[in-house]
Amino acid sequence: MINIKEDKSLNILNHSCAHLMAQAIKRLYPEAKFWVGPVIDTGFYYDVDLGEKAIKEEDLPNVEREMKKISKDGKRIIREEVSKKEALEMFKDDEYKIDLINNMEEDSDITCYRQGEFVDLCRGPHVDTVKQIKNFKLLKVSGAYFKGDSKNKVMQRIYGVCFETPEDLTTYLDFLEEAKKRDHKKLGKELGLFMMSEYGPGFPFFLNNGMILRNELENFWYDEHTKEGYEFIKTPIMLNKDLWELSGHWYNYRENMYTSEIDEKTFAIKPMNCPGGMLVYKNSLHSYKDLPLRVGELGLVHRHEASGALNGLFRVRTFTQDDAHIFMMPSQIEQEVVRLIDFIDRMYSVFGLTYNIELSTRPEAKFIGNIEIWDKAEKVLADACHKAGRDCKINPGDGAFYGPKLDFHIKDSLGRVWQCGTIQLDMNLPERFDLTYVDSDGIKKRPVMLHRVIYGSIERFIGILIEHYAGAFPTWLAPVQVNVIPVNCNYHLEYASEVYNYLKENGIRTELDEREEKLGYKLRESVTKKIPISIIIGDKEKEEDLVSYRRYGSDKTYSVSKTMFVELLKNEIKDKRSKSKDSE
RNA sequence: GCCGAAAUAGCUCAACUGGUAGAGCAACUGACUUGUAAUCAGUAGGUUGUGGGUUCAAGUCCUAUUUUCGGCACCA
Repeated sequence: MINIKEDKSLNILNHSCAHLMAQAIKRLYPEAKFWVGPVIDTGFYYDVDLGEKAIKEEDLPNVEREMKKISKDGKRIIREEVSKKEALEMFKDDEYKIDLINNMEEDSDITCYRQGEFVDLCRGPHVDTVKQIKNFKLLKVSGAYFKGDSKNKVMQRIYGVCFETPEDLTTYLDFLEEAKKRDHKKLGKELGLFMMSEYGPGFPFFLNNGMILRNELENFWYDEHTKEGYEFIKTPIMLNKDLWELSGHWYNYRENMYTSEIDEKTFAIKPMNCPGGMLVYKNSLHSYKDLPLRVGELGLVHRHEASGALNGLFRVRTFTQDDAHIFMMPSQIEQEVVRLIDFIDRMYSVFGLTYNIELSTRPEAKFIGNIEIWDKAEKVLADACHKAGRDCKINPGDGAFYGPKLDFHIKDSLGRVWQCGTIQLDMNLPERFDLTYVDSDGIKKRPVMLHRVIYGSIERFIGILIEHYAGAFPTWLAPVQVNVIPVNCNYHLEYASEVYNYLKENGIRTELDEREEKLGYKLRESVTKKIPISIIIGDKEKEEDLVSYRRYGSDKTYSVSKTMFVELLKNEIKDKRSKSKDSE
């Protein structure tokens, strides 16, 4: 996927296109007033105030037509420098531009760009003439708060995108189409993975196929974590309010927490697993010899997210974090983080996901602890990142109030980026819960704690995988791995059943299609359901004691013995391979 | 929560300015006995998200509400 903001010439072109759009809107809606029209990763937008009127989705073609007209006219785009006073005079009827100008420094050079009758306050640069702005598309309209503050009024935001060639535009629009086809909400329904209900907005129901996928992910997670020396716990969903006061959540996260009253006591459903994890740590005495102590929990949390934030499996109100808390001596942080980065790398590579790491540092205002410790902690994370052979981009001020963190941004098969894994240093909870370990000198000392997730949330990760694989999961994850299709049920059902039972006995998730339909019909359904392997059983297979199979997405057929087929498949599943090895 | 759009059969969708809901797929029944992406025929399936209202008449208009979608804000 392209990033328009980071491509210099595309950036300029898109910004000029935003001006062109504004000019067209001004022609069609003379009362329109404009706020800002920046370039974003996926194109540009412009925030517009149309007073009582509104531009609707169906009006966009009209605006596009006007834009084409202006583009054809081919006016030059002229840069003008004005003083602040002149600028205020020029835009005296436009409270938005006045707001912008007033926020500029007294002696700064203010530039405007003029094209025909339209002039806009802008830093530039722009393309030379509007003629160069040809291959664009307006994509959507939405509301957006003035200055991004939910206390302010809502303006209309109109999104578009522009390219240098018509081919590039088509490619991008095709990409959007492809992304739409992969929508996990659509595929989740079609493939019987999960459902939603009006009775539980934001609370997904997992169906049988979704559960198989989910269990595979969880099993994989447990296996890998066991190898990494983790131990596992399960802490309660609901705990007394007093605990949340102690952890600080009651004050910092109260409005997103579900609560329940019973026996005149308040209980809160956990929005995070850490406080429960703290109690487990405190349950026993810890020696420095036992550190780092790695404690994992697939923890079900509930968070009351704003209704408008909900989005399929990507944003839900209940989800399972693949959480773990690691308790260490301060001297162990770097080594442990390096180890974690390697671990996360191994987990992601199984799915064919690449990623970038970002370091989020101390927030400007709201943070606990002293700055020295923060600086040190940030340095440890950055060093660990480099030691692990990875670059990390700094994300200033984006850390949690209790510590800095490394965020893993994964890239899917369409090049889209998702935030999943995170490693967070916590300088708060060990203090609040008075955690200790006994050091070699017999003195109780404060451990350092790390929170970390790899999938992030299993629900969200499943959503990402659905879109990443377009619903065609690799064999190890596929709800149904093999579909056995007899060519003619009267003659081939017996041998087909034999093959089916043999696969079942070998732990392969298999279906037998014994309906009396034509092969083409049953095969089509196999493909529609995105089953990785379809086995066809007819006279030839029956006589020679073979299975013939083809894979999803290919029309090549291979014939092998039953035993060879099972061997091949078992290895493929064991290795969690995405690509098949059929050629031999 | 805010702005905008939408909700019709299990699924995907249709029904012009209000005139009393229809198709394909799926399901079921029967015929066909099938070799690599849809065999044919028939049957059944709906208080049009929910509650009010306007009207002789509402899927269609008004209103409230729920949910979903696209954004915004949020996501320590």
